Amino acid sequence: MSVGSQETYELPAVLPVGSVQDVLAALADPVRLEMVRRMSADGGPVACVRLYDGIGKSTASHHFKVLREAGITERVVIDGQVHQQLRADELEEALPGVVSAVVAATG
Amino acid sequence: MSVGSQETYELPAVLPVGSVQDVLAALADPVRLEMVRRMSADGGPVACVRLYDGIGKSTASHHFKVLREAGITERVVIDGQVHQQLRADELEEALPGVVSAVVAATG
DNA sequence: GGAATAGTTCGATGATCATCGAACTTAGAT
DNA sequence: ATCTAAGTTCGATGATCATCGAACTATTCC
Repeated sequence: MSVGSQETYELPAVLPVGSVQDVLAALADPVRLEMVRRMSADGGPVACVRLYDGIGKSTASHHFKVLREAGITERVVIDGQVHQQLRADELEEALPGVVSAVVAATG
Repeated sequence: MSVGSQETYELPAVLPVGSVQDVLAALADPVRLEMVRRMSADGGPVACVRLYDGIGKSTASHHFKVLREAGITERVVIDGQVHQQLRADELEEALPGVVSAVVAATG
């Protein structure tokens, strides 16, 4: 096992939460907003494949990257499987209420 | 005076506040976010020309339209001059906390 | 009425971006 | 070692969208 015997670990390069502008731009896409909703509902790391429907893997991977670069999510590896996790605490600290209000919105 | 002798009135077709998705898409553009920030800071109707810098009138008018169609703003005519006003109350009711958190964000 | 100012609409242009498929990588299973 | 499954990266394509200038509308001022 090339990463040692840990079963769960973050991948490096967790980026700082971006500007409101960056975060809004990331959430403006319906596919990404749905991903964030699912991560928020789960609360913990979610396997990639459970975060989208109806698009290809490469497209999904692109959206993960956008979310990560905005500092909204991070990658966590669990038993060799990549998961995505919402950085809820960091987001609340950097942009209080923004993501939580968006996720809570019904309309 | 073709509209009668009122000095202040809303233009017709005030649209309902759109979905979170619509609102996020509208706020994702830096020019529009700045417009919303200025309207929020003012609190009341703001003359069009005070809401932007560095872009042409036609571009600004396009952005006003996008904001209006998302239900974020409405047009108010004061003494024959068009103003834009943030629909803060309606936004809070439809999407509690979303716009206020975005505007309050410093980063 | 005519001139000037303020906003909107329209068409065209250029840039940005979501999407796909294919190739590559990594990890686990046989 | 081979096979398979999961993610990522890359290039290309198509659509969406911000921007501009010009033409049009409406309103105020002279």
